[in-house]
Amino acid sequence: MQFDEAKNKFVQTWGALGSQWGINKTMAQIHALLMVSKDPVSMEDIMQELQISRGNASMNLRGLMDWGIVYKANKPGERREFFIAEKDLDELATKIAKERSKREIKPALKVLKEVSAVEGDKSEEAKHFVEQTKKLYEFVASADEMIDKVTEYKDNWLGKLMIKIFK
Amino acid sequence: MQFDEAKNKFVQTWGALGSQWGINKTMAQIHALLMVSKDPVSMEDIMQELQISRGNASMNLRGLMDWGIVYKANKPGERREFFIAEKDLDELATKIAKERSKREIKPALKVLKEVSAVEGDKSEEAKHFVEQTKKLYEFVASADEMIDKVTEYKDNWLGKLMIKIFK
DNA sequence: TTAAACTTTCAAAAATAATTGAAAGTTTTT
DNA sequence: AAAAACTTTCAATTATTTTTGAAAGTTTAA
Repeated sequence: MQFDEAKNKFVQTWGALGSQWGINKTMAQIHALLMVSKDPVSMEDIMQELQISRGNASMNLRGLMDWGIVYKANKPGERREFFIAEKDLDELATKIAKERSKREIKPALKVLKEVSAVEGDKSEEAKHFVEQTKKLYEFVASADEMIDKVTEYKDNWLGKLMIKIFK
Repeated sequence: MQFDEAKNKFVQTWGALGSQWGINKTMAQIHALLMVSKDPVSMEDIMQELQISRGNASMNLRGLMDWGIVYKANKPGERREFFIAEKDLDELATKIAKERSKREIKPALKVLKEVSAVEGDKSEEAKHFVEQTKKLYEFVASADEMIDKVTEYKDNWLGKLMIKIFK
């Protein structure tokens, strides 16, 4: 396979994957592009390579920066802004995990706690509801906590260790 | 909070969460509803509670069954079909992890392997591309493997152990 | 075997999400 | 301080996804 073809395939695949994970296609494609680019990339280049509008590029770059996985990079002597992706994969995983926890898991936990506190109703239905939502709360909370701990260890020794243990 | 209100809030929240995770809202809502229902639920009831059409209910139930997290249940003496959700959370997590691995991670790994094998081009750009995609392959493969191992242990002793260790 | 009870399918419609592009906003240069 | 170089915003448009509902399909009961 040729370089250009491979690069394109990678960007496309990463984009398609993104949309299955609640990240929009263009955002994932931009991220993919930056991940495999050696040097900082300008907005112009991104528009060009992905054939998207200026507005689209701008908004999705902003989104990626909000996730903390893409940064602005200034090239000396250049007026325009360039962009680079977080390329350290452990760091990338940590950021994504932290951000998803903050945006999605924590709010969900709040709701689970609320609804599992339903009072008064002593029907079987209500009892079962409380039981299930409590279990769910415990489960999600401990999963969240585990992810937190694991991602703290940036050098990934834990992952390597576990794979050894369970092989 | 009253039972009905709580139940509704739970279903809504779970639905909204689902759509951030690439699962559609209705599918997640049906799942939520079944999760907290003591007894098997008929399609009629689902349509009624979620105010959705028959076709919609049918298709999304099928989707949930494809994921292996909802089953048909026949009530004796009843003609129609009823549905129940997998309620064991470790089992649920295992199924979801396995299915996502199969549907998303494995195909992505295949592409990563392909594109990282780009040949011939000895430009700096191409070298960097190969390096990054190889790293990505390793990372994703080991994450996938780890998830596999962890989900094998259904009793969750591992999670509990880790939380103890890292507290 | 026919009717009744129920489920699935799928083309069309509706709802939602992403994208564009030009105007407004910024920052830098002259 | 005006122009130039660039970025952001957002209303309108376009694309995608979801939903509907009625027809076709299936299974059970009479």
